[in-house]
Amino acid sequence: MKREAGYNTKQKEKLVDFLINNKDKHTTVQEISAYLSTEGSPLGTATIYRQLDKLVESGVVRKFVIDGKTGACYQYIENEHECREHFHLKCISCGKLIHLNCDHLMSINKHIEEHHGFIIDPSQTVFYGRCADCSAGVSETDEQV
Amino acid sequence: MKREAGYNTKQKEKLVDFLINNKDKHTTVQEISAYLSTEGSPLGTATIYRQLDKLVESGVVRKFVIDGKTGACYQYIENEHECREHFHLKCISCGKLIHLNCDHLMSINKHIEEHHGFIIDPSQTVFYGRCADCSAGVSETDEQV
DNA sequence: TTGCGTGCAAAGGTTTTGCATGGCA
DNA sequence: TGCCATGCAAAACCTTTGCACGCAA
Repeated sequence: MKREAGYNTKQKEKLVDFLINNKDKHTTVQEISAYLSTEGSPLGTATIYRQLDKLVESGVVRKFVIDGKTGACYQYIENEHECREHFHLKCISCGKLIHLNCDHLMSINKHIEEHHGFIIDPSQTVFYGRCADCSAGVSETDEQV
Repeated sequence: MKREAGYNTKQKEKLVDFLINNKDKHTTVQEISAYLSTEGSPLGTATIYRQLDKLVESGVVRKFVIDGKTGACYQYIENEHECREHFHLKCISCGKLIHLNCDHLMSINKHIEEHHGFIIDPSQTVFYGRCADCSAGVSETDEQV
């Protein structure tokens, strides 16, 4: 895996550049599209999706589906090895994505596999909740469920 | 919370019946629609979505967004209180939903809150991976995502 | 009677696909 | 030159919304 697929085109380069420059947060396809347009190197939607698919498949980019109606979110993964081995916390209030490197947490992985026969895929698992900032000040949207 | 909303209609009853009868697995809107049609009590798509929304809001049903292209999955939650206090494991291969009651796991909740200032919402968090059956036998259909 | 629930159809938005053209190797 | 990548537009999908009518309370 991690096949550095196909050709290198200017468009692809621009796309990856953008993703890297925004690796601290996730982006949507329309954000990418909008940015590249104003950048002077517009990229067809179809192409964006196609490239994104490849990047996700090769592990360079991660795809998040928050609620299914906002559209998927993509985020560049700096170190695919690291990110493959830790979990992510996503704040349902501000949308911030937190990379959680923590041995303690990783032990749950082992625990579940050994005690429950279930193999967790950290790359697909995201913990949803509220980050320190949001749980401190705000209370809004307080959904009870 | 848990407002037993509005009127009771035959359609709603049929829908909930179906969900309860399939509480061991998730179902999609089109599965629901297809079933109710063959059942003799077809229900308009719009209505299904509307009812489902209410059920999700009242906590009776849980909504899962697996990959954003298959459509959302819904599943009846038998005991909302219990389900509020434990995590769920969802097999990305067979779709099985596993309720995980485990103190060890619950400790991660505390851990993350204390050490990372992040408050996890178990009712929204689902671990994705492969269940014992699927990780054992199958080598699957090369799905990436 | 009141107003929520339902149906149908249309709209909205995201993602995919087809086909011809252009560019990397 | 061969093949992948790109563009554009159309299609496919899922989900939501508007409006009129029916039914529960």
